[in-house]
Amino acid sequence: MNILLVEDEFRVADFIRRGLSAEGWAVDHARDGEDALEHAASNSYDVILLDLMLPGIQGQDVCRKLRARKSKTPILMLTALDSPEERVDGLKMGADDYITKPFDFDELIARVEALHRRATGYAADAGENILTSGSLTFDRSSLQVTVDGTEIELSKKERDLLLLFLTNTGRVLSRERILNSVWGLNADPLTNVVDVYIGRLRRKIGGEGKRIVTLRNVGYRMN
Amino acid sequence: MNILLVEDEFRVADFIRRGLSAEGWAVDHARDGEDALEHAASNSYDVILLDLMLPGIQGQDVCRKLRARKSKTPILMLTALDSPEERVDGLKMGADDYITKPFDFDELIARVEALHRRATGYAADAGENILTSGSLTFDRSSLQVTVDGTEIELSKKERDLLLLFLTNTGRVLSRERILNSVWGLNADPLTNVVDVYIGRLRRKIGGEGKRIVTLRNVGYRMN
DNA sequence: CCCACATCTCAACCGCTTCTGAGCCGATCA
DNA sequence: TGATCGGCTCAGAAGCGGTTGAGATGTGGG
Repeated sequence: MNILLVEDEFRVADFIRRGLSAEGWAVDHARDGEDALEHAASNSYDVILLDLMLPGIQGQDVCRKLRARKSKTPILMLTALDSPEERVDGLKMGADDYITKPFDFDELIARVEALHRRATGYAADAGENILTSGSLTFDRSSLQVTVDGTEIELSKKERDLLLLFLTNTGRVLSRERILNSVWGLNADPLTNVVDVYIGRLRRKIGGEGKRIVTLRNVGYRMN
Repeated sequence: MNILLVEDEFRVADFIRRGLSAEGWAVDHARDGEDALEHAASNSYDVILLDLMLPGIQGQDVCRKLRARKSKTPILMLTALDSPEERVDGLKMGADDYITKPFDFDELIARVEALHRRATGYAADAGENILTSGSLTFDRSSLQVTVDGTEIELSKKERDLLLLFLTNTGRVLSRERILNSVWGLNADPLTNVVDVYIGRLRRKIGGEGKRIVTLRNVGYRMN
């Protein structure tokens, strides 16, 4: 979860840095193109967030040089110019995605994480190591799950599913989201595995199915 | 919240349709380019989700023709080809954003909503996540509704309807407007579903029907 | 090679949601 | 006062969506 932020305007940089670090990212900050290239050379980042308008070396050049060095780190471009030509140029230089200023912070986070996910293919969250919901506990490091104090056995998929719910308690999750998160991006969209596994999980965690509620035509929610 | 989905593969289309509708979108589906152009000509959508690989007219052409007609509807391209050239072409043709298949469903939703927000210029999600009106509360993330502190059960349509009223409190909503927003653009205009569902909703949220007032020959209003 | 377990598909079942159509009631107006 | 129009409600039909069990397939250990 390391990110390199390349941005010359101090205020903007600080704003982004705070937001990212609140989301659990370790942020390195580079003020200009040269600085950025040095950082990138000596460290390994998960994502690079690159402003196009920079003093000295231009953002596009940074991008091209990184790619010339065979760096595969995903690059998200920040640009103030909302013309198709700018976007097109950036993508040609090897950026993976772009976002225009002024941007919605949620969107920025979403794109950063999407890039990271796409690159690593797996979503690791830095946070609490023991999740609970009512009388249910889930230890992320040992992967042990207990209900009312007694341990229960779950298969991998069942665990993944439970984990997804526990990190989204109170929120409604559509089947599509669940399928994407647990079974991956190219799962057969017509399958009903989700339903089947919800059933199995409910049986194992008890609570007469009240722990995970069905919202007809929408999805499921854990309380 | 109307969206036009242009996708030839039935399975994929169905998958996306379900997911979007779980998020509260009314989805119209077009199977090919011509179909898409017809739909777009006769209806007004908030967003168009356009697959590039289509039988007959190519996705890029659909895009270009829409723009030639001065349509300003935001277009999100769906492409299976992850090459920069493809993306670049799409953007040149006037698309506003792209996403590559296979895609992460969360990301799709995030982009659709980002486009919608950018186009309407108003932050639907950025603000409060809990809507209230008198002693009634509606939690947008858990979809729980309470009246005087006690939770009530609503079906999906009832919820969609309530949400529409809550985001338009004090404003008069015509039957046509309601039908379009909740039941989608090609709902039978002669139906009386709206009346029926207003009735059901009134019964469930209590208040002797004073919460939603009828304006004869005009429509309804929530206070 | 065999067995146990995990995963996934399929089909049957059940109930709820949704929608229709008809009849009712109250407003409005002649 | 009676006719008409708009809105409301009820009951019922249709079918979709969710659940479940049985079985096929895959996988890893002994």
